[in-house]
Amino acid sequence: MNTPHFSIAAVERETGLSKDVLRVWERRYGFPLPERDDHGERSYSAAQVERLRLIKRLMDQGHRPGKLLAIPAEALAELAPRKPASTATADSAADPDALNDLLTLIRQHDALGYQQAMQQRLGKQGLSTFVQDTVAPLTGRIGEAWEAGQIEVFEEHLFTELTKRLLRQAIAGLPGGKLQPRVLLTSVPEEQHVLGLLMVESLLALEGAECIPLGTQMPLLEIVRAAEAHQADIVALSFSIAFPARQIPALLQQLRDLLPGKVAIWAGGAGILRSAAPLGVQLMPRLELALEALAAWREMAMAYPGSR
Amino acid sequence: MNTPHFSIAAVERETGLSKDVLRVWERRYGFPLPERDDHGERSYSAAQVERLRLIKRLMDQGHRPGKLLAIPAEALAELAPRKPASTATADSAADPDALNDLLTLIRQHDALGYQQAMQQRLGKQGLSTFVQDTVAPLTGRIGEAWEAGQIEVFEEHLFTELTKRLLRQAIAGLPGGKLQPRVLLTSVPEEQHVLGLLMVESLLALEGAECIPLGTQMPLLEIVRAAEAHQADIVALSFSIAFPARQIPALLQQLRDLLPGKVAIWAGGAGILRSAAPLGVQLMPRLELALEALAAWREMAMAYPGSR
DNA sequence: AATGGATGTTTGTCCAGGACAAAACGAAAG
DNA sequence: CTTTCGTTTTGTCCTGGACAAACATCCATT
Repeated sequence: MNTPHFSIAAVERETGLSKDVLRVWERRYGFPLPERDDHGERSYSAAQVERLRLIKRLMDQGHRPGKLLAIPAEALAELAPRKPASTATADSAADPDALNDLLTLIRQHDALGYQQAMQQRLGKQGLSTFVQDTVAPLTGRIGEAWEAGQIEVFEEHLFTELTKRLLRQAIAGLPGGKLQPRVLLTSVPEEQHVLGLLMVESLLALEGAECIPLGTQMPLLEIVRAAEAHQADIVALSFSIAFPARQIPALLQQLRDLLPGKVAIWAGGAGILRSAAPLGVQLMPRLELALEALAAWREMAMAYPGSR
Repeated sequence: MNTPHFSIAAVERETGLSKDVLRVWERRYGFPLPERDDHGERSYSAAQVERLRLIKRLMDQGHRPGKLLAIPAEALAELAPRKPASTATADSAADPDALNDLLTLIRQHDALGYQQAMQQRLGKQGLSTFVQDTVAPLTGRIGEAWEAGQIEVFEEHLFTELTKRLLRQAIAGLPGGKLQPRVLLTSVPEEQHVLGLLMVESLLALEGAECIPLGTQMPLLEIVRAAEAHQADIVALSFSIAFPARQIPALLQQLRDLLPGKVAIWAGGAGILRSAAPLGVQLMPRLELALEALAAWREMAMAYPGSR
């Protein structure tokens, strides 16, 4: 195992920092200052990549790059989160002990134990409560733990994968058919998190909506085609906290322009907290709001049956 | 619905063509030649985006950009695929009629009918045969249909999502536990296709391997950490046909350098057909090869029990 | 007629360094 | 304590040049 080096494209893959950003940081802050290979191209060391990963995580916690890049590598690890407010997931949880137990299973990479514990909770609580009181807060806790550096990326991936399977299995057990309204669930390109969509799908399907799950990363023009082909009443999009918030309003606006007015747009997920909604787009930062919106939609459909 | 315009970042999202490529094409071939907004930045029309999507699809079929960009927009639609060879999926399929029926259900957006038909086949064939004789060839057919322009992106997404659910449900029903070998299943960043991984997982789990599914898009350094944490014997990666083939050898080489030698690396999927394997990496372009490799691994583990 | 190698062309990615608007910040005023 | 208004920070976009790897083409040799 020799000391590996990374091209600028590889660093972009590993850290999620764009090539433009990597170059402009080097110009402005003098870090990272990679070696150059035979062709004069940047060649980053593993240590630099590691430090960049750490910087990226601290930025997601609200730190600013200008400060972080001035701090020597060793001092970085000790920085505390610097968030506007920890959006209060801890207190809203019904039983924090149970969540902690589940979190511990994840940290120990005990896939089997986690699956069994979750399956048991699902049986006890029923799907609706399970989603709202177990999966949603647990996802929040995982996010916090990741920000605090208490959890590895691959641990988070394993959690996501196992939880996805649970929810999909539960959804598969629900009665399908020709129901109303027809909800198209997906996310835009670059947004790969699907857990939120599955949670909404569970709740909506329980309430008798027909859900059309398209997975993640649909180009806007494809969303429009799909909505037409499936005669969707609602397009539901999910934005995770990791999604670049600055792009969201423009994206929603563009989609609103492309879709016929009678198709509603719902946007959810932790990513929309910091964004304003364009006209004709409903934001629902919390799961319950989707249920309220569903009730409201049905009332409206009752009152004006022709409008769809 | 006014005529929408797209920034260069939006076009990158919609088409998958990088900003660099879009700019260099404009410089070299004179297309696309977008308007400029108030700030002098590129602003692409919907028609240009549409033509770019078509060009991208034809490129995936083996056409070369230089030719495509010289062809007027109207003539583009009539181009035929220009492939080295249509890797013969049609003849290997046991019953092409059944596959055509399934394909038709997808084209009609009949999610319910598709699910029922697939569930029925799964019951009739058993998981192993179902994966190899139904899911794998069907996936191939979908890919061909997409290349031929006979299927929309969102239709392919719906197929993927529904099939994922089926396989995951089937896998969940298999006995888990402390088995051998331990196989870590994932894909590298930029590679988001997970169906191939699920197919392999089904087969390996049936044979009594312990599968650790980490979902897609793991940075290389995270794969290394996960392999260590889970004490994996094998790291299995999937590369779809859409993954840029030129990057694959370097990626595998880098991962080989990072991972301890006792951890095997298996790479599968249609994407590896055009690539050479670095030393210490096993390529398996077809599903059966994974089963053969598993048998070989077990034989070796028998012969040299200490090596792990 | 097939194989192999040399030569030329195509094509994606990288580079430097400049510019600018939107966001984040912080200080002053209500 | 909240709002307003300059100032700084920061990501993204720009131009135009360069080059190596991939690909195609052609010729010589078996």
